[in-house]
Amino acid sequence: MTVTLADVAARAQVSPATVSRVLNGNYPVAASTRERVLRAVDELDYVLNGPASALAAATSDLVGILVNDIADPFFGIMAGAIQSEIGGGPWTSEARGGGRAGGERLAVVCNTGGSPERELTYLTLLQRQRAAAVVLTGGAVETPAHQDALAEKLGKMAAAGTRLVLCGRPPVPDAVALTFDNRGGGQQLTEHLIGLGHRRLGYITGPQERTTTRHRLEGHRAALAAAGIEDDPRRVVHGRYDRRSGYEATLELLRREPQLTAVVAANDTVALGACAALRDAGLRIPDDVSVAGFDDLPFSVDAVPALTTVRLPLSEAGARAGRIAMGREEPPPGGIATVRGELMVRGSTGGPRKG
Amino acid sequence: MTVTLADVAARAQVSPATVSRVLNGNYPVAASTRERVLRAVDELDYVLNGPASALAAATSDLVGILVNDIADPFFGIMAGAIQSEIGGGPWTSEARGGGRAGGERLAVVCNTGGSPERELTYLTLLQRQRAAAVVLTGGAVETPAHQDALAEKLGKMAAAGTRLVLCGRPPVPDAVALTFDNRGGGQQLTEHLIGLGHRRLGYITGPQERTTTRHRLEGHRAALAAAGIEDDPRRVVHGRYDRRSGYEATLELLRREPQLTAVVAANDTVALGACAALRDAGLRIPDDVSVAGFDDLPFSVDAVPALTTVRLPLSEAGARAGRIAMGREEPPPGGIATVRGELMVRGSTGGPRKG
DNA sequence: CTGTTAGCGCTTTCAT
DNA sequence: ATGAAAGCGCTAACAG
Repeated sequence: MTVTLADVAARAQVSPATVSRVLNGNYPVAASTRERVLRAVDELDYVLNGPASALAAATSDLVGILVNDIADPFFGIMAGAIQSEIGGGPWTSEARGGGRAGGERLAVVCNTGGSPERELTYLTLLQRQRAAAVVLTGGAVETPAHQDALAEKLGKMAAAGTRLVLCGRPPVPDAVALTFDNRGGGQQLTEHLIGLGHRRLGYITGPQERTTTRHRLEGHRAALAAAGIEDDPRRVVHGRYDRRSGYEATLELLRREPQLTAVVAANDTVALGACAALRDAGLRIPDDVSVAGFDDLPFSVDAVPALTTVRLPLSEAGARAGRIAMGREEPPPGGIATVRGELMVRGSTGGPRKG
Repeated sequence: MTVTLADVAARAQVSPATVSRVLNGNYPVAASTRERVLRAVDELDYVLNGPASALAAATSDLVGILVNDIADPFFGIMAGAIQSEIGGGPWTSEARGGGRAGGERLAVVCNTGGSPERELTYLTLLQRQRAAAVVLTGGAVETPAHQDALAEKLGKMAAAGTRLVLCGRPPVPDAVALTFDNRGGGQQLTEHLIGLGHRRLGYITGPQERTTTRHRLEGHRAALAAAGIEDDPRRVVHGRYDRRSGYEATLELLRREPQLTAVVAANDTVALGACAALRDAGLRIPDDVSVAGFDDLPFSVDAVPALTTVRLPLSEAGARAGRIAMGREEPPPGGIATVRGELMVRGSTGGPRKG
């Protein structure tokens, strides 16, 4: 019923081996032969059998991308950039027939929802598929048990030849890491606020036990310490990386200390929720309270007032991770590179109100 | 080097077939035997070979999801909902060993960037992988050549047993379709504006030749016609589905007709750009000009003023598409269901200014 | 309930 | 430059 490589071979009057070589373009084949084969492929409307090919070659065209939340542009932007780099490549031009889908890699985007278990599950699934490479994005969960399990799993995958790249994650053995300087960014942001004269700053964190959350908060605290401002635990509320969390946490912060003059949010989405809460509480931004975010997602510049934040080069970092995963770019020296953010000062921050 | 099913069989002192049956849980196996097998799997740290399994069974665990832009939450939300439904399922509970990744389907999210060619390429790739199902999201491109090519490709995939579901797309043969009522939503929105007293409305479209773009615009025009308002082509500017397009198109609209009292955007992202342009032009929203979007993405409620828009149940529709793709929910009668939007009236629309 | 026997469709030495 | 042949690791009849 379905057309196989053997059918193509028969039609082109060559051996299956030759057809395979034409399709893979990894071996010299006479131009005339190749043409004959390609014609047969077309006429028969042949489509390569991926699983069979992967089985025989012991490697597949799949590249895994792990994200915490696919509905969040933070991850969507990185995933898109990674994906754009895994297609194309050395084999891109001609080569690989079977329905004019030349040498493309297929991105398998896995939505972990931030769950360590799902992260492991997806890695196993990817391992099953003999994925050529896997890019892990976003912060890591710091539970020791999970870290061990993850390290073990990654070690096995690396040993099996899967290329591993971390994008926006702290380094782990066996993988190339492109780390975001969350600590430095968080520090810059708070320094900016302190420079404006703020002394009573509230902070809304992301989910607990994630490196991203911890590092951004550490940066914030470092800035406070450097300015000699007491680090009052009541000024920190723990939340999630969503709008609602920002809204509720802001209300809580205000309840605890109505005199707050600035709110620093774990990311832009949270900051948006914070803005909404402040407005609903009748407070003006930045006249009464300044607000700052993190990431500089596309919508942040359109907030009113536009959000002061730390811009992370998500797209560039994702593209680079993708190229490294495909072996098209050299990994950074030592396998680790730190990607810095850039402070974007906009309308949502200003001097503190008097009183 | 790598552990195979045969190794597990040897260790558990059973035949490979039995191991396969335990792993797939699709055939009765004595409890004691199963346990022995599972133990061997664990001890050997065995990981199923996906490609080999797919080859032998002539079907894989992969489910394709085609999106126009993975960085756009419109698609991210649908993709996330689809994905959440394709894991789990009848086989979910126990079954399928090989590293505790029981019976999961892997979502292959393909980012077409709105390109018809890439759409076809990805379908071929998915066909190669013998994907169990494919969900196509977002509007279709209406070029006749592409439509034919797509129909042909989908026909072949359907014939090969791949389940096809469209989510937010107009119906095509061989596939179950969950269509958004873009025309009705567009009409409601413009009716709302007309009801407020607006007579000079600008419209910013999405990309040309896409069904979503056309339908929303048709709804807009139907509302104008019903109210006896002339459909001045100068009041329609064609753009893309992004913020910048909304910004520029709005400026162009204002240049053409400074007396405009309302701007209807193809979607929320475009509307955000429109708001920015209006503000930069020194116009107040909605006092001077009303603005309306479409989709009701999460950030829309946080716009200032909050955006009037048409809410599309993206998450629900995606989840349903996912279940249908997995055969866990009956397709709608006739294979087609229309999903309606809901008008969300918020602060960005109000009565027109005098003069 | 379990074992035996054939392949699934492709890639890859090894010849020629 | 091309062909022949031997699997890759698993599933699915078919027996028993």
